[in-house]
Amino acid sequence: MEYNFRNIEKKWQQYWEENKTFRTPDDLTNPNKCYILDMFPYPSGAGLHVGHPEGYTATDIISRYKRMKGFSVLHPMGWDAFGLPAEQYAIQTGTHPSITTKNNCDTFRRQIKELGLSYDWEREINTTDPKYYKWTQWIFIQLFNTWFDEKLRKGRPLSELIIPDSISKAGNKAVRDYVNSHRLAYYDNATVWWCPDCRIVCANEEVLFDGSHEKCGNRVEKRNLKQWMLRIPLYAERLLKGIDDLDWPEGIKEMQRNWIGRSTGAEVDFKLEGTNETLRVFTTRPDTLFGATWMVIAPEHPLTTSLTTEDRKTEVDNYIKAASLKSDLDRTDLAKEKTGVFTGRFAVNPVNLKKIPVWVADYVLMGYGTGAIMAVPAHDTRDFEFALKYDLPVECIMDPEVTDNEQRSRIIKGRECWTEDGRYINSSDTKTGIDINGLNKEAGIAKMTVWLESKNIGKAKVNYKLRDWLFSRQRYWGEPFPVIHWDDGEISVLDEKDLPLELPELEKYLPGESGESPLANAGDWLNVNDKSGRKGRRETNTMPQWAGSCWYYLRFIDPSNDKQIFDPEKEKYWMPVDIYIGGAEHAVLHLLYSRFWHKVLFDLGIVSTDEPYRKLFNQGMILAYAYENETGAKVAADIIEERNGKFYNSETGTEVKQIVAKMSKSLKNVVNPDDVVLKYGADSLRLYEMFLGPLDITKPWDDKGVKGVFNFLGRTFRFFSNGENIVNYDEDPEILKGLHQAIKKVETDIENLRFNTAISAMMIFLNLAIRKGKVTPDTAAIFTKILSPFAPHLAEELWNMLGNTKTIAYEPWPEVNEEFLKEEAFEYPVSFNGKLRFKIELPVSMTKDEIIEHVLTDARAKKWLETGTMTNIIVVPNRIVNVVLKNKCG
RNA sequence: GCCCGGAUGGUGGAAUGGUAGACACGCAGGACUUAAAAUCCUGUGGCCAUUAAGGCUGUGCGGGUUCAAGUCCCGCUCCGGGUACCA
Repeated sequence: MEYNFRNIEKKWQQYWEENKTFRTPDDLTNPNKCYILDMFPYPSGAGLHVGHPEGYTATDIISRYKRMKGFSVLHPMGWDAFGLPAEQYAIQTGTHPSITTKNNCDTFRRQIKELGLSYDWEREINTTDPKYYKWTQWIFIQLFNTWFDEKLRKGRPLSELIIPDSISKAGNKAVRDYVNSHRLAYYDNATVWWCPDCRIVCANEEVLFDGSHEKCGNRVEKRNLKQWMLRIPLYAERLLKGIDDLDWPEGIKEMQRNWIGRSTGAEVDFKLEGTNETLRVFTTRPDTLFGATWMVIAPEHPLTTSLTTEDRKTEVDNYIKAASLKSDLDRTDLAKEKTGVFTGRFAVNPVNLKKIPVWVADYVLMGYGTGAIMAVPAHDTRDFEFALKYDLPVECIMDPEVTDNEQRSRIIKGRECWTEDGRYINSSDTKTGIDINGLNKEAGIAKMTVWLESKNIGKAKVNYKLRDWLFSRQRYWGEPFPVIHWDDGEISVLDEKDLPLELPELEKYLPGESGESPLANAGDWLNVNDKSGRKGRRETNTMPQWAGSCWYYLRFIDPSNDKQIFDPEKEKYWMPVDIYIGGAEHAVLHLLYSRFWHKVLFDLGIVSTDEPYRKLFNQGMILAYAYENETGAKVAADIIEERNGKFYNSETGTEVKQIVAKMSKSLKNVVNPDDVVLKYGADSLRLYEMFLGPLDITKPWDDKGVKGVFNFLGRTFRFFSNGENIVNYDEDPEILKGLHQAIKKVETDIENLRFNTAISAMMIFLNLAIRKGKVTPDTAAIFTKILSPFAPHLAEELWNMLGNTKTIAYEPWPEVNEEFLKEEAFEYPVSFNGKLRFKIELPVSMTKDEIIEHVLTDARAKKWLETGTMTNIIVVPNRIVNVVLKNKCG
């Protein structure tokens, strides 16, 4: 019988749908639960990409396997459907983004269903559905009404915030400002990156290092706009600590740590000569204060203008202006060469009371630390560069730990920068009484910090790179903020009963050039009055795409609950997510934001776990072959001809080089899953995606490779569907051994997400079965079961042919019988001096001495024993024999 | 620059420190066929020998540890990802 995958796949997809086979169990009593989650996709107009099914197939295999193992499985799918493309399309064509979105979701759903993925479609969610974003808005309100208690290190309701008397006395506005300054979500002026092309603000994270917008590639610029911000840095410490216990890839954990960027050091106050002001700096190296020979203040620092002396004013003003303009034009040019000007002002170094000049330079950032630094050129490479350029003094205060005497001499003379450890020199002063000479870095930092604190001129301080999260976008197609700005300056959020605040219908979707959202044109929707007649205006910004994806895993637990965000009992049962699979591109932002929201919800008692995702796994990207000519120019894949393993441009006839590159329209190397399904079937696509290589690595798609797994499925079908091959008899011990080896391998490989080798184990068994020519019905049933998570359509069909009437999806996973795996003999590889010379089969029960005797008396050993004198013989039972010889000549 | 990965046949990739190249693709030869496709069988790292048995060599490069290294250690090269004046 031929393997008619089209009929088989259609038949079983229909069966699963009609029988609601993959509906999540309702009862919450099964102690074994498994929440298996994919990163839900943005449904783009281009449809599914072969990258999507990679992760989806992996989670599907785990889900199906866990069901067979008796677990209650939650395995849902949904759409992260807010986003720019649908809105851009609306601007161009006038089509409402909801229509575009719906069409795209329909395409994605159809494509995903055609892959036979076992999602519970009753739990499908869509972030653009008001029934869903009602709760996104609800979470925003929770953030708005929460403050962070530094002592308890947790978020608490604002009702528990104690207002100091001094604030209460100062009146309502002071109280309001005080409260607002504590909210996790706040509204304020922010200097933001603006993309003039997309007419949208971008988070720092969305701006690439070359100053371009990651979405469109155009240059961004700085603007000052009123924005919603979230105080994620308050959770920096918890977010950092939480990473340690997560079962996530080390690389991703490290990226999150780097992003949070914790650094310990001290803040130190420098008196500004001739003023009453002090200039506070943050440094990780308070121990190097004796080497501080000047200071640098950021151009945007509030003191910069006032501390500048009259005679330097013009130059400094020009510099500040140039710096702000320059950053608009090109951030990266700034990074290449440091510039700065002297302010004319001197500061007093607190350790030795020496006067040091204050410079302004844009390599010091206002957004980090205090916006001012002390420069220690001898022990900081950036300061050293600056010293060279402007001929500033370099004073070495540390005898470096180097063996090279010339280098040591250069460092001590201040001609080379040294940032590592050593012993302090020139680091004492009798006037101030501090002395750290002779200490090493660690002791020096400790002693200096204590001294600074005792003199009240500094204190230990921890800083984070993590900044407030810019949480608003000037767009239409996003969640509206449930916020009203009142005439008198009050900002209020809607009552829960008034949610969701739905998006109004608009005629035009184009945002204003000045950074106004299209919602500013929604007159009826926009303006509101309260009971006392006070006028208000709704927030016209919308939330960024991150908002909906920050918490969707929680809604899957109880997706149609319209009374609560979810039933807490269900949340307790299903959380945390047991395994979360998706692309590494979300390593930092989505996962960090999501963890942040989750921790806030945890603090408020809304969720029961501190972390949302227990185990995370990143699938590798799937690339494709592309072609380039000698000059490195790319040649579209559709005009390539292959002859004798070489590739030619069919239009010019010139030879081209095959390379591996990202799939892209311009290279014409995009693989469409629909085409693969049509030609080979969904089971083949699934199997190939898994067989391609380990899940986490980047690997190239090769159409030819699909044939390999297609052949396997075809052979499987032809063998097991042929009644002549399925015979009642005492099963062949070799078959039993092979079968149980396969069960064991497939099981451990699924548990460890090594699907490629699981598939090869099944191939090995099939090859054995075909060679033997027959198996028992039991063997056929077991093999069908272990195949079913991978190729579910084919497995259901074979299961049915074996006389079963119910789905295979909930059949118990076969048990490995170790009895069948026992070996009686082992073929020992015998090496002489590590080189394999021959093999000898010996019983596994044989003792070492017996093994040695058999090996040494073997006729084949003689030849090698003659080449030297035996000095040792290593026998590792059931592994290897190695004879060590000393060469006669040597 | 810094941080994380990675480098194994023509290709994708296997290999608890213990037989390198499992399993596939491709290729070559054969069977079936009027022919092709499909399917089935055999071979397939390189070099030497080929009448056979066999031998040498081989996991990016250079060292080291070990009876034994793709795997562990030290020093490089190249490729991919992240990050970027974070004081």
